[in-house]
Amino acid sequence: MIIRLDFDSEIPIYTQIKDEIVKGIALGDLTDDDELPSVRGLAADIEVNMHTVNKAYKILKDEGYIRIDRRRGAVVSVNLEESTNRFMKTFKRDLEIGVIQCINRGIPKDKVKDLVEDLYSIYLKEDQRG
Amino acid sequence: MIIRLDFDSEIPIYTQIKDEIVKGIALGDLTDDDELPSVRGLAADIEVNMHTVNKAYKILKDEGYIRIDRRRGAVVSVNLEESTNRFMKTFKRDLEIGVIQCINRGIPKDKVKDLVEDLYSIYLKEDQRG
Amino acid sequence: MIIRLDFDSEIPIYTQIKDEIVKGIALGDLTDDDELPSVRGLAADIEVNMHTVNKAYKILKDEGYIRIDRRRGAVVSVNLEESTNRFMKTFKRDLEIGVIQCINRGIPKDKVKDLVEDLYSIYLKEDQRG
Amino acid sequence: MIIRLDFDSEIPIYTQIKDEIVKGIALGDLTDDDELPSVRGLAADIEVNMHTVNKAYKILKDEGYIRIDRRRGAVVSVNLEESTNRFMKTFKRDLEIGVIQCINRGIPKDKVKDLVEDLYSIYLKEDQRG
DNA sequence: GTGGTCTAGACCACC
DNA sequence: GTGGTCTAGACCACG
Repeated sequence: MIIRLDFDSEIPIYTQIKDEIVKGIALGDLTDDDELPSVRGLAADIEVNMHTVNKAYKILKDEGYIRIDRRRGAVVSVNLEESTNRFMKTFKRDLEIGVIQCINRGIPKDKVKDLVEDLYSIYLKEDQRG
Repeated sequence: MIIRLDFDSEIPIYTQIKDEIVKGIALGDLTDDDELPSVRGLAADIEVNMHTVNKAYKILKDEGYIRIDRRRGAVVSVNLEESTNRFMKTFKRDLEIGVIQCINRGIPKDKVKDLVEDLYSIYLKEDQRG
Repeated sequence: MIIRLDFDSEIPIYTQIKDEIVKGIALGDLTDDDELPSVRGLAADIEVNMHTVNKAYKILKDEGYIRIDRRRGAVVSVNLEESTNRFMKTFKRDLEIGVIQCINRGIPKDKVKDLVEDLYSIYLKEDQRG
Repeated sequence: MIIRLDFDSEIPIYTQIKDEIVKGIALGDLTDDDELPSVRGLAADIEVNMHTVNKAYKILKDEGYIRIDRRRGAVVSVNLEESTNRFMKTFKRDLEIGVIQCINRGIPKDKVKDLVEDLYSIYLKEDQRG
């Protein structure tokens, strides 16, 4: 599990950390019951402050990607039902804004659909297809 | 042209203003050579700080949606070629993160494509179709 | 609105801040659309670190007591439906543990009910009774 | 005597162990002069660190639920008078915070009293009623 | 001036 | 060793 960060990005570091772990789960690099590195360990590893990693983990917990086991630390435990409504609302809004700009720029809808297609083929694990 | 704002959103107000105007252009409510309201007027109208409207207009200018006419103020003038590369980069990245989360939540790719389809049918003006 | 803190308590300061504000809302000292003091202002006032107040506000937001208005800061906006299930679960568990200990100590159930009665008469606002 | 633990809970494991034993005493599953399992044995049984069980036993001793017998280990020996004042103080405070939140959520006082009633009927042993 | 982000470093509770 | 809490102080985005 490699976490790539762009310190020059406008995207907060804790968001990038969270996104990388979410990506790892999508790709199957991380599966249920896997232990994440400790907050301090990961912080040292990727050279950010402990609190930054902590914030990423807290969000992952709130969204239902991990749980904090008092003995083992952060453990992957995917349980997304509760947060899916909230997610869909922001996803739809973001997609709307994106598509509107695509339209204004003359980007055809098939181009966008192809992007979606490509992303699904990259990230969808074999055993999830149907 | 109605501008809807959510002051509790995590999205900056100036971004919301910009997005609403971009939406108006997509829908044809605003077309080339239309004058936008004055910075002060709009600010008073939607009850935000003048600087906030100013920032929205500045971004619209930078992205190629409007030009600033000394006498007429902000005038719609769509010229997006220059900013399209930049847009596509962030759009792809945002779409990637969104799709990854959809995958983790078991949302099928056809659902996402349908969302794209719906948005195109809502926002694509007749004369742009082909 | 006075916030009383006990720095020697085992209860985290941010929890105490949160509880005091929740109490203020119950008592009607704070009502919908009231503005809370700024994070920094309150922090200076009660002599704690900004981040500690910030954490209290974040929890109040997550629980549905306040919203963050980009123009006005933290604003009371009570919307508890979403978090009530979660609350009831921990309340029932805490009450269970408390009652069990009362039973072991020979405290009669009417004594506990009287405590509940007293608390309701202290904190329930007139207009909520029925 | 079954001890149920939730390793993902915000409640420390030693507290959970203590609470489960207190519950067993309330239910009459454990009565005066019963021997608790050895620290090592219980720790192995419920898969926690030996120190964690040790801490739970120490608190049970301090609160007057058990005594430590050199030969027999931890032995149930209920003697709660001394700790009841301390208990009542934290119980009242916890109940206060809980009730305040109930009030804010529109939960009627009879609902809370019913919860108390239910808990008493579940946990109060026949021979203690009066 | 507001909240949001990030760092550095400390202490504590828990396991 | 772990995560949780708290402080102090900095910079930035926003309004």
